[in-house]
Amino acid sequence: MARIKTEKNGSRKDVIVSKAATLFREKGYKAASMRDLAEAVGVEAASLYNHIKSKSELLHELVFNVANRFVLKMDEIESEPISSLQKMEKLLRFHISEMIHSYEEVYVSDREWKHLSDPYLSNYQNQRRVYRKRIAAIIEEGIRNKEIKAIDAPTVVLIFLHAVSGIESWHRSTKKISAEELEQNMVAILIDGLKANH
Amino acid sequence: MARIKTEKNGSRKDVIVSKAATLFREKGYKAASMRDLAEAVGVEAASLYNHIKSKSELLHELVFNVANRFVLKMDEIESEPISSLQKMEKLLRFHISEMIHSYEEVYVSDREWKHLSDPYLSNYQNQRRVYRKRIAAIIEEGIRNKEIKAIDAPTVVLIFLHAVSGIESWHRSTKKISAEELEQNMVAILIDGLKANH
DNA sequence: GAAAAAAGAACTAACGTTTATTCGTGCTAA
DNA sequence: TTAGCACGAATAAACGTTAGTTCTTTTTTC
Repeated sequence: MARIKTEKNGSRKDVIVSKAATLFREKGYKAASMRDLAEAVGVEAASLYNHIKSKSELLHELVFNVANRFVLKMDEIESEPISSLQKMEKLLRFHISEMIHSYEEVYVSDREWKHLSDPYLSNYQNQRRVYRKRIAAIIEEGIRNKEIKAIDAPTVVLIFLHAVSGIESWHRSTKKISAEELEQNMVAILIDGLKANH
Repeated sequence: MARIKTEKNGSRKDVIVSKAATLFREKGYKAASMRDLAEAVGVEAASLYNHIKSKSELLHELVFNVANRFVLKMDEIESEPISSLQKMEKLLRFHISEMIHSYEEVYVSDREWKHLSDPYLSNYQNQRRVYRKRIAAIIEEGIRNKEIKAIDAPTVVLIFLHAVSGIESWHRSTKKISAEELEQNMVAILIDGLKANH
């Protein structure tokens, strides 16, 4: 009857949520069973329910943790007295950093949110829509200031967000360049692609 | 006992595969049940098995149809006597076009291939790796010719492929720009981001 | 062209698994 | 000693798939 080993200052629930992130990334939310998770945690499936309410709770815990971090950073960046292009670069670097260092959770949030159930689902979809609009607003400001070339802002948002999620491939690849190089390369391509031709 | 209505020159299996693409996109492969599919087709679940061997057959049919189209196009582009940057643009436009016009299948292939079972799984992973290397080779040639700025080729590949898959958001959005505008915008950002600064 | 035979495609019913989750019991750390 | 936690056993629901049968269309035969 071995107990779940916790990190210091971490609850047993945290351990479960963290292992769930890994599992959901590997197999997808639906394909990952509570028995799989139990095995990963080192315990019987039934025991998990001493710490969590349900499988779906695991998912929306993951998803909203991530979402909140992004919204918080957006608040911060918006209020800084820097140019639109600089804001975009800062945001991009944050997304990249999150994708590198909190890979599992961010990836799962991005791919598996469809399996949230209401009211969490519509709540999340709203947050997402608002977040994208805020990015688009920064871009549009940059276009008005002639810093950014005149292109459709929602399209830029779409490219940005999805390009970053490509870091998944970097994680999986065997011959990785360093995280710093990766960030630098992505910034080079994407931010340069935005700049107005003077 | 209403039969499955086929398009002219199409088998009943084709109808099923097509509906499966839509369903797999909406709910994911695992979450989409054969009973869901049967309902979409207008028939009982058991009846599907007069036309297909298994659920997994549907997935690998979809995935390899798409994969073959991409490999074929790559063969074509590679052998053309044009610059590396032009090859990249042509490839990008093809990916965009596929994502716009064969949305369901391409999207499903991209997101759900993990649920393939061996030997299809490893087969597909191989094809994917080779395909990416071929793109990287074009980019590296462009770098040697000073057409493309000196950046890590695999990173470019990753950005390209994932940026294109962002067209998913375009499909879902209510206030869409036209397909032509979308293509033009994506080319503007991505190809411009590649160009060496002269 | 009508009747008979074969093939195709639908149905209902059921199968064995796997799923998430609950319950009651007893171990074990504080 | 008490609260927390892990356990085995059991639950109902959902899953992909098979079996056997019936209806419908196509093909063959006269």
